[in-house]
Amino acid sequence: MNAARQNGRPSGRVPLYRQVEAELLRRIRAGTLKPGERLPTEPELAAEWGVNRLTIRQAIGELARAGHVTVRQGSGTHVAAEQLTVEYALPTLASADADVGSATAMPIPGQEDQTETLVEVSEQDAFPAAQEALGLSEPLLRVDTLVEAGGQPLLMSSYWLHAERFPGFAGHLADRIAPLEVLREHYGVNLRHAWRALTATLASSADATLLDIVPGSPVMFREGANVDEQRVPTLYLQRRIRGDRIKFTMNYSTA
Amino acid sequence: MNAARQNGRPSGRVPLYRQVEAELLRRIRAGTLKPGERLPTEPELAAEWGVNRLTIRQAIGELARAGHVTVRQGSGTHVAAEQLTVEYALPTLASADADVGSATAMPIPGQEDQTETLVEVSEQDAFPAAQEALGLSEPLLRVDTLVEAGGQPLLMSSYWLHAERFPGFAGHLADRIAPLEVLREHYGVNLRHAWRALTATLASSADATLLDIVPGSPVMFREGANVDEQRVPTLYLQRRIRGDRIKFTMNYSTA
DNA sequence: ATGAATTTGTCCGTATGTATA
DNA sequence: CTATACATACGGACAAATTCA
Repeated sequence: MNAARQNGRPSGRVPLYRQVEAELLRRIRAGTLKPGERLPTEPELAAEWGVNRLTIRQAIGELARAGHVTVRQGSGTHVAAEQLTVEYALPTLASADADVGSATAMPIPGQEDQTETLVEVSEQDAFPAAQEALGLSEPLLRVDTLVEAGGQPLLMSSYWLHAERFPGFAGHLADRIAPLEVLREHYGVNLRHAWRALTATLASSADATLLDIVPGSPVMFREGANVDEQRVPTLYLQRRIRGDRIKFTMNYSTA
Repeated sequence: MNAARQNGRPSGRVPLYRQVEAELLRRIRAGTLKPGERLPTEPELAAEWGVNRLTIRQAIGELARAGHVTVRQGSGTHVAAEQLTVEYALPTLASADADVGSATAMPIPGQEDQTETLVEVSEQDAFPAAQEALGLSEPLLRVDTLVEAGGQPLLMSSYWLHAERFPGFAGHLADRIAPLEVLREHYGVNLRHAWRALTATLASSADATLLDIVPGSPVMFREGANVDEQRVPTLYLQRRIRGDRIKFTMNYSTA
């Protein structure tokens, strides 16, 4: 029983787990704990500070959500690798085609080793947001993809469209995933942006599994719709972008 | 000791606190728990499910970070009020002055009841990000402001500049807060955008206090720098925008 | 390939502090 | 001032995933 703290509350105003969190973050930033290095185990850290393991877990949980460490059961807790912040340079900001995280083939320009893989094609359930955006009450075809770079997920993308209007759409996905290209090449339909929205949310359990992050991690949530030549809403899409890996940047300096 | 679950692991594959979280969210979405309504206390919920209070707290913690409920010590846990998501319409996307969350006087166009108040003017500590952006190693003047609308915080803004270059700067803030206007009117310096960056992060304790949210809530983090006519970096700024209240939207439909 | 050891994940019980009504 | 309700913290136990001999 340390005189400096008792059950229920420490002497100071800052909770113990916040103190531990701050100290660990200090060690990471100072390089005492290097990227990739494994932290001491939770019982060891608990012994070092003379606190309960749960207190350590609270501190590490915060660090994990913020992306400073990665925690894996059975393996341990490691300092997160140097986050190569992918700079997304907006070419001019003037063209609607080149907006933030466009639905075109190259989600992140300049990142050459990126791959986009098909995760799932489904049609089962109602999805209100998509149905509202497309003005339809019927079930829609849903396509989920995952974009990775450097061996790690960058973002997950989902889009919805009316399957009956584009028969055999799913079959064309073997060649190319990008919906705009499939629609143009196989159906002669050219889509353009209707609207896009961007906000910050937290990763759900499902998001976290796919993106290989902890549930509750910050993600940029981007959604939007595209219309065809007759201005009929045809494509609704969502994108969840790892906040710890991607930073959109706009440079005006050289202009 | 329920046969359906034992210490350490429930019978199913989904953790207890996830089940509780999902069920509470279901009640909120179904309207069984209405916005503003108070949830049963943690011990009551624990008794209802026959689980430990810690399990309830884990579930509620996730809901709080996601913005579905607000938790206040001594008061209770309430279903979050209907979040009037302030849509930030980007006028054209063409002009650099009208970019996302610009540093001008009206952070959120069309939101008339918004107020920007001065929180603090300080100079004490070193701030590496600002010093690097401005290419200075000296202490900088820091100005913190808070933008509110509908009686609730929308975003917090901080900017840094070299105090010695602009003597008496802090004194001018009584009239107007926006740095670009103060610099133009009192020093004849016209700044323009050098760069802007945008990503998603989690609210720190300090952020959370000011923004009236739970630490760990999602925020859009925006930073950038402005340069003067000689292209000298003069102003560095950060902005933390509540993800639960603000959604940036871009409309191309009528163009 | 197998099994043991290691490490994190989940859950229970209890106690006390602090903010709010 | 008192009661209520959440915040923090301790201790113990077992499950599940990973690692490694």
